Amino acid sequence: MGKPPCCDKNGLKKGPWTAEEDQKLIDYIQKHGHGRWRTLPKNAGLKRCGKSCRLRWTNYLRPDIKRGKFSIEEEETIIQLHSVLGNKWSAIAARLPGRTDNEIKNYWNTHIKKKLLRMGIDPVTHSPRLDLLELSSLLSSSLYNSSQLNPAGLLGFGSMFNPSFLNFATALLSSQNKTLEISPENIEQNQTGNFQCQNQYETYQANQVQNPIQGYTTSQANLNHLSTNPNNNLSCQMSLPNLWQEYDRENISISTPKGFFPVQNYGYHDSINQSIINSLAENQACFSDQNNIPNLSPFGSLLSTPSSNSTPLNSSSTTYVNNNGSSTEDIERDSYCSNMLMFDVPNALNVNGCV
DNA sequence: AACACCTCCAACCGCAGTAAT
DNA sequence: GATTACTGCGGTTGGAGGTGT
Repeated sequence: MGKPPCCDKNGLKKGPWTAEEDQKLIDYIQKHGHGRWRTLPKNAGLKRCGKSCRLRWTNYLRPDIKRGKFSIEEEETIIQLHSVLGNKWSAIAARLPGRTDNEIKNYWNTHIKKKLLRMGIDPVTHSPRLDLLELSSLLSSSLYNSSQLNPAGLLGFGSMFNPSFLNFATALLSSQNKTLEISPENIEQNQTGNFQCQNQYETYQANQVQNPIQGYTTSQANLNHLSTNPNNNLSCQMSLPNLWQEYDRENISISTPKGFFPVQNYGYHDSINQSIINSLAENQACFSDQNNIPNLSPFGSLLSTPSSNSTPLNSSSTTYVNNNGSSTEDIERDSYCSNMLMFDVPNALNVNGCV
């Protein structure tokens, strides 16, 4: 049970701050520094509770706060960190100089979350929404074999009826089922081998085995380094939620440039991914990596830095996802994100609904 | 012009962790 | 060890402004 709110006392003002109040707070902090928030408002001549003052200072008045829209790089970083840390907004904010946890949280809830949902990605797990894949598979089974219909042209389902896509989806669903068949030996292996890292950050913490990611989170180690350095032990061991693999869509009915396709590892076994890879290979889907080696880096494809991303951030290659009247910038960002995940979900499927 | 609906974000609330007494 | 005070964090809310009809 927490403490009662500090604003219960009568006479304390609530609601939006006035310019005068802001100035009083700034003046006081410039003279005396911040801290001792309980007594600060009284000393500063403010009829506010300390909590309100602290919030106003940390979220708005602090001189090092960056204003304006989030850059694509910042958005990338947020998604990347969120996939590892979850809703640890303060931890995410610590990696984004000038941005507050509140700001990031708001931006996530109002922009990124919706965008991911639009693209068929579960914003909680950062993995493709398998309910949609399953639905597409079900629909395909009833429609694809019909000689009377051209399903790809129906309802805008496009690539979802492509055999390659369906094989991929099947493999993905199959791999999901495999996770239910984990043997105790495999579980034991998980704890000692490559799969000790689970999807959820909490699981890392719960793990009694000394876990490198704990050290990472407390020391604020360089996530980019961890996630992109193939020689890094942690990088190799981490089976993070997303294993984004480049997937050439030449065979897909809609002609698009090379894109990315999400594959979830679920933190269990590489062979699962291998089955997906094999399925893709069997369908003559080639990976666009120069060495034909699928990119299994947790973030390598989805959230790589511009220099390492095979699809330029400012690519104008895709606009087909957007149809909701977004601003020009949103369209550009959607296009960018579409390049990260060229998995177009028809609007006929309510992707905004809950999983 | 007026109204309804939607979006966004600053601010609030409740809880948890920790330091001080 | 128990209680109180303080601070930080994440979830939620309310209202201003924008958009559609």
